[in-house]
Amino acid sequence: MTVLQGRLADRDSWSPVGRCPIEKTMGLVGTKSAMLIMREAFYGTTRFDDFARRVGITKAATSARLSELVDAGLLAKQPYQEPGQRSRDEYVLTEQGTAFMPVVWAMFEWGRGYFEDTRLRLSHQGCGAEATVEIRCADGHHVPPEELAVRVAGRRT
Amino acid sequence: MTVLQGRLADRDSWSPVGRCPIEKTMGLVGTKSAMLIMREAFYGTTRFDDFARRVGITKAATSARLSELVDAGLLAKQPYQEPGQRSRDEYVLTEQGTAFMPVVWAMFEWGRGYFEDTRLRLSHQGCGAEATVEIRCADGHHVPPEELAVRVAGRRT
DNA sequence: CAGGATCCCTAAGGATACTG
DNA sequence: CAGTATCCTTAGGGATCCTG
Repeated sequence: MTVLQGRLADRDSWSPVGRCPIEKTMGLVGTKSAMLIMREAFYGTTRFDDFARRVGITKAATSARLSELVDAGLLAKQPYQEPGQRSRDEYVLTEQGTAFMPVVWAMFEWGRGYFEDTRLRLSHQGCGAEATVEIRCADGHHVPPEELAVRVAGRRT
Repeated sequence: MTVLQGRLADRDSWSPVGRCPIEKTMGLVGTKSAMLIMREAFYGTTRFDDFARRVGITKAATSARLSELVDAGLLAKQPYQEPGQRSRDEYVLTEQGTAFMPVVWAMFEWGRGYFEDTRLRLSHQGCGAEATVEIRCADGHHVPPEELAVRVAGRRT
């Protein structure tokens, strides 16, 4: 138990800093379909119908989710044109969207272990070694859960 | 774009390996309240009413979510007894639950940047340095998004 | 303190049909 | 291909009241 954990545990809500970033993040992209669309976008999917089919949701849901993700700035809508066709839009990851991927891969990794799915692995392309999601500090140490603290600006905690 | 990303992009659904771990994970703990309860459990909250109050949900929702998390094995229900009181239950993180924390902190980190919340920081207690969630390979390299690949067992990809 | 019961509202999302 | 529109079901979750 870290010092801060002890302090944070003594409170009525997450009041010290207003609403917690986790809560806000879940409010923005906290649905299964949004998470899977982000996965697809990372895999290189850009077309509306491909998202719908590969994620396994209806077009209505696809439309709603893509719009939300574009509005939130995780995806960008870009026009493209195939010869002889009218102009259409495709959806690509933005910088904010790419920054979101650790969330997706953390879920992937946990689910892989939890559901004992041994067929899948994250790997570092090129070097070929297995990759995992982990918490590290600026000094380069791996940070196990019991050594992780949350600091509120200014305070010592 | 990695090799696997290219290959995975050419498919109808996530068929090569059945349902994806991300999807299964979201099915299990993909609600805002479940995520916040996990945060609270990490902070050291163990009592029913504390969860309800600090997460900001009703007791009915608290009851439902805690039961699901216990059934899923992320939390364990343990009896405790205060002098002069009847026996009650408290909820503590299991190993599976602790393993889930990278998901929670990845959301925390992304939300912190996205919502520009500068008051909060993850830190490595003791060494005091800032901590972040990142993807690294077994050879010790930091793995940027463009170098990350997903491998399906046996296949080269 | 730790819930369960009941009622109600909203969002996610499936099914189906229709458009440019 | 890229959507929009309509209808319907289910789950999350608030409010309120009650119990051991």
